[in-house]
Amino acid sequence: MFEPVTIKDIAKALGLSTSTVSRALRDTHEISPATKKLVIDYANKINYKPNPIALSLKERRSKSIGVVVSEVANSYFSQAIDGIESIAYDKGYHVIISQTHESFEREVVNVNHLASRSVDGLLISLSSQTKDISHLKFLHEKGLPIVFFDRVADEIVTHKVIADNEKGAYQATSYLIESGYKKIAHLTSSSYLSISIERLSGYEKALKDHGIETNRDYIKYCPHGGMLYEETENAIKELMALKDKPDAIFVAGDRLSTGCLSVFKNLKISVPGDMAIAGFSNSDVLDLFNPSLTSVRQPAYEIGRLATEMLLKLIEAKYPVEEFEKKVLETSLSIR
Amino acid sequence: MFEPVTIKDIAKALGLSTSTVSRALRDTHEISPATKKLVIDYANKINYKPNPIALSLKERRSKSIGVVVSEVANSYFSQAIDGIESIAYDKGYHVIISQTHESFEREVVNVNHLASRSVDGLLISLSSQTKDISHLKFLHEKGLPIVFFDRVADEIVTHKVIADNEKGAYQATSYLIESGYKKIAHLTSSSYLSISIERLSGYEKALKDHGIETNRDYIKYCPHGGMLYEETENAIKELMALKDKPDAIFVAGDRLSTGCLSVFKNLKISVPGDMAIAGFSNSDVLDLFNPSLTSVRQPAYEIGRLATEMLLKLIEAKYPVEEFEKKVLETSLSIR
DNA sequence: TTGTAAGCGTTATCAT
DNA sequence: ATGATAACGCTTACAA
Repeated sequence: MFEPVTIKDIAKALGLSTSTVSRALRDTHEISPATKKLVIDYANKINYKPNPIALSLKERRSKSIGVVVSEVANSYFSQAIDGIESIAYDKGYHVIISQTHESFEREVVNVNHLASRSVDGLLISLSSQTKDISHLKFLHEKGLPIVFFDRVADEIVTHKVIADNEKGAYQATSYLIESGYKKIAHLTSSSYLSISIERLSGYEKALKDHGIETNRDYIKYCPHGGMLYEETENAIKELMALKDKPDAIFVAGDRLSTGCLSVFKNLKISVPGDMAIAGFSNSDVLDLFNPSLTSVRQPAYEIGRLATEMLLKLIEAKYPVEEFEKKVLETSLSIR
Repeated sequence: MFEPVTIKDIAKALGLSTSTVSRALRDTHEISPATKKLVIDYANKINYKPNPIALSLKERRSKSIGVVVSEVANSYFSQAIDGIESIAYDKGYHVIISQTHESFEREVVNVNHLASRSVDGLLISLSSQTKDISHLKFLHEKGLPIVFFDRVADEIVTHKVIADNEKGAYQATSYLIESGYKKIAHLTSSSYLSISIERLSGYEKALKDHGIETNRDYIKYCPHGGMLYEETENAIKELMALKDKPDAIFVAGDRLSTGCLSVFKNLKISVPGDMAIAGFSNSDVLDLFNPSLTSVRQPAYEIGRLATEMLLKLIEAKYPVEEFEKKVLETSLSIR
């Protein structure tokens, strides 16, 4: 049904060779203005469009980048993707999206699928279940440009873009403390995720700086990062069942924050009142109403843009890159 | 840096021809079990992966679909993309995302970019500024499989998947009326969008069925669909400036609903109280708190899945498809 | 200035 | 059962 116009068609129609046509189209100086015009005009007339796949095969690049995130339907990631797309669009790259749904297996499959030579580079935020990153290491060593954002792997030496998670966590926790709460729990996702570690560290630092001792019982992990309602509910039930019940909670993730509010609602725990909450969240709607949650907002759009700029720089680098950056962007605390 | 393994490498290493290797790998029956095993084992050993680009060139298909939406960072679309990805992933298709930001020019560029033979099919929700669809018509006539979702073009005969916008609008408007409001305004996006027309129709029908006359002054358009704060604000200011001020408002879009709430907040118009609101919105956070908005929720994930299934059916159809469907999925009203 | 031919990685056709 | 060759659409030495 599709009968695409090729260079060959133009050549035949104009009685020229394909190479002449090719050169004329790309405006080489070693071609007579006459034929050049002839070719270009005819090409426009029949609406010739070069076949990007043939080009890719020849030039061994696809002009597309792969993006691996846990969930698209998550305000943080959708904002980041918006940023990624904005840069990619300007530079003529396609953005291929894939989701891990926080599953390690799925991450491996997606990464390999993208990498089998169909993308020029990879932008990835690790799944919450990922601790082994040999699938990425392998590809990275083979030369696939990779840039991490959000959830990074220190083991792989490349560009990384993250928010200042430690500082954001510090501010949120401090805010709770300074609002009069003293028994502050911490709800976080998987323990090996870089963001969890950074946020935990900020939380602990804030406690320490305010002379509060860390209580191990107050720290609860939800390895599925809020994807499983049960998991979040159990964590919260455990907290509420403690003899020395916390009076506030610092939540370390977007999904987890809404999950947490949702659990509180179902358990009829009033917020604030029974329990104050501060947590990471990038929902614009939440920011608009913010009935109960003090939120740490990440510059997701900017993170996406920056990561993409770095990736394209790696992809288009003529020589092997030696210096890698880890960019840390500021978060902001949204208080009501 | 990347030095990919090819069939040629295997052939050379094993002293076979490329055709034999190719056949052995794809398990043709006309090949000796011995060489078959030899080839497959060696291929696994050196981790051979077929080059999808070479395959695409040969088979004239890329195993990827293009998705065109106005904004990724929008709960409706991100949920739809989640659904799209879920089906595409299962069928081994890549999903290439592009955004129009409600701009017609950008839609044309994106569509053409995707279509120049690099995607096997297109999933599109029109931009709010699109009234001329010749760019799509052209490609569709050339044979590119296209499936519309959400914002469709009746002019093009193909599969379409939408929510029951008219019914959703009818229910929301009726809900306002039955809650005691009588002067119900309607805030909508661009007048030529299919969803606008359908929702307006539901709104008018509800008024009529409840014996209320339609007031032209009560219908306000925001062609940018809530993307421009000013535009939304002006529309609302105009409504508030009417001698016979409305007491409720039915909002026809996701972005517009939050935009509207945001304007009310800034103008210190209390909701409900000064003004009741019901509107289309797919934000899960909004659904969680829903402080003031009664929302019409669309089955975005399902719409995405269904549209993708239909598109893949078109793509993989052996014979030209004659019968096209327009699937209409139910919305649900979320009341607080 | 233009044409010829080889090559990107794969598969299909036609030998052998 | 296996190999040689052409082809998919394009670019680029190398010739002319």
